[in-house]
Amino acid sequence: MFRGLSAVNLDAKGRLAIPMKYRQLLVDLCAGRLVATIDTEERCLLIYPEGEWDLIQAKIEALPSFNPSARRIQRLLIGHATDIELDANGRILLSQPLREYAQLDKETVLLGQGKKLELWSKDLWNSRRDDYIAEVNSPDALPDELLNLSL
Amino acid sequence: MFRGLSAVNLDAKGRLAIPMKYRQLLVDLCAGRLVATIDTEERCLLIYPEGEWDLIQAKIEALPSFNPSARRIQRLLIGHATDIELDANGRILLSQPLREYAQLDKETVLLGQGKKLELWSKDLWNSRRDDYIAEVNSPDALPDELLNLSL
DNA sequence: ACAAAAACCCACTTTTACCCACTTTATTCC
DNA sequence: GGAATAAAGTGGGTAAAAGTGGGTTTTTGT
Repeated sequence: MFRGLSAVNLDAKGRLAIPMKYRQLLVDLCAGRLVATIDTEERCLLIYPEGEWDLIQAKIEALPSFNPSARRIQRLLIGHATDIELDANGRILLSQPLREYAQLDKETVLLGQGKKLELWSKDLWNSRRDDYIAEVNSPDALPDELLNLSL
Repeated sequence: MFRGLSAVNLDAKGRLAIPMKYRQLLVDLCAGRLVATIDTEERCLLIYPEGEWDLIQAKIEALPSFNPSARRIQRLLIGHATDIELDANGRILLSQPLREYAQLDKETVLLGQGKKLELWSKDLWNSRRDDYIAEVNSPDALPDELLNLSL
C-alpha cells in the first residue's frame, strides 16, 4: 500500500524518479509496469500498478456505451491511460499531454493513496491542500460514513 | 486492449501511421485487418479489429428492422463501415468520406478505448475534452453505475 | 484506354529508449 | 566528529527505432 507524501523533481526530459520506498513494491506488484491517467476532478495524475488499473478499466468498459456520461468517462479515463515503465534508474517518463494536464513543470508532489499514487504540481497541491483543510472544517453535510468514522 | 492517447499526423495522401504500441497487437488480433466507421454522437471515427467489428455488426443487424431508430443505426454504422488494412509501414489509408465526417485534416488524436480506437481531429478533441471535464464535475445526476465506481 | 486513386517501396528525419557517468545525499566505521 | 563508502538522484550522449515524405507501379472505375 502506498502512503505518504514525497517531493520529487521532473528533469528536463519529463522523467520522474520514483521514491526508493516504492520501488521494490512496484517491482513485486507489477514488474515496474504502471498506468498513469488523469483525475477528472482535480488537475492531477493517477498512477496505478498495471494489474490494479486493468481491474478499473474493465469496470469502466462495462458501462453502457449508449449512456453519454459513461462515454465521457470512458473517453477521459481510458483515453488518457498511458502505459509507463520504470527504467533502469527507477524513473518513469511522463508524456507531454499528461504533464500539461496536471500543469507539471519541475517541482511536483507524489501522494501515496492506497492502491494508487497521485502526482501533483507542487504549487497546485499546496493551494488545494489549504482549501481541503478549510472545507473539512466547514460544517457542511458530511456523509454518514464519515460522521461515524473513528480515527 | 487499447488505451491512451496518441498524437498522429495524417500525411498529404490521407495516410495515418498506427503507433508502434498497437501494431503487434493488431497483427496478432486481426492480421492488420481493421474496420473504420463513424461515431453517431461525436464527429469522430471508430476503428475496430475486423473480428471485433463482425460481432458488433451481427448485433446491429439483429435489431428489429421495423423500428425506425434501429434502421437509422444500421444505415449509419454499417453503411459507413470501411475495411482498411495496415500497409508495410504500419500505416492505414482513410477514405475521403470518413476524413470529411470527422473533420480530419493533418493533426489528429488517436484514443485507445478498450476494444476499439477512436480517431479525432486534434482541435475538436481538445475542445470536446474540456467540455467533458466540465460536465463530469457538474452536479447533474450521474448514473448509479458511475457514482459507485471507486477509482 | 485513360485518369485517378491506391498500393508498394525506399530513403531521410526525428524521436525515443537505453546506457553511462557525475553529483549529491545518506550511512558506517574509525 | 569526520573521513570513507555506499546509495540515491541527476544529467546528458548515442544508437536504434519510429515517423515522414515522396516517387513509381499497379489497380480500379469510367
